[in-house]
Amino acid sequence: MTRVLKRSFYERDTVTVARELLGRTLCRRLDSGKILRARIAETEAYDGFEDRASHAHKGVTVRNKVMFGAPGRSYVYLCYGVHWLLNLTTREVGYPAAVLIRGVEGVTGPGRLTKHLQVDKRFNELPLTRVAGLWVEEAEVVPDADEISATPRVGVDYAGERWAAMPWRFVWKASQGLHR
DNA sequence: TGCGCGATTCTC
DNA sequence: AGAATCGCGCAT
Repeated sequence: MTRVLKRSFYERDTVTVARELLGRTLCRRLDSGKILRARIAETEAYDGFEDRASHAHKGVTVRNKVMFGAPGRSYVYLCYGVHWLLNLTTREVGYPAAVLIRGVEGVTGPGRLTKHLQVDKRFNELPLTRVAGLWVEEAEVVPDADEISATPRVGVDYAGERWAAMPWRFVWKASQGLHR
């Protein structure tokens, strides 16, 4: 039987969680009852107070407060006034961190992904459970280390040399269907 | 109360 | 290369 990743999975080192989410299945139950499932193929870690690429680096705000809260919740925000971006919170309460889901099998791009799964601000701050309609399931097979590539994060040049260069983007190379 | 800007994507 | 499009964050 499928197993839903629980809070303890997320209440760990953010970079580790970002890497280990690859291959796991992102699930969304629509209002119609239909369930969409897609294996996670691309993630990025945003971790702590010092990470200048993270929304949290200047402290708590209305937008980013979810990052400071409980692990295993969704952090959804509007990017460029156009796209909803989905993050999963990590680490203990009080420590700001989250993993951005950048792509799943068949759907590349954080904005395209939320459109496909019909995720928007209604999901902000919800726990990742079946009841909430958005959750992640354990994988039968997870990628081997040599199937994962780590690169700098996308679109964070504003963060300065050190943080922009941090290899916190993870891509599952073996995943098929990373297409537009 | 106002203003500038993005963890993007699509079209030209 | 440029537009779309708007909530947020910070200054005023």
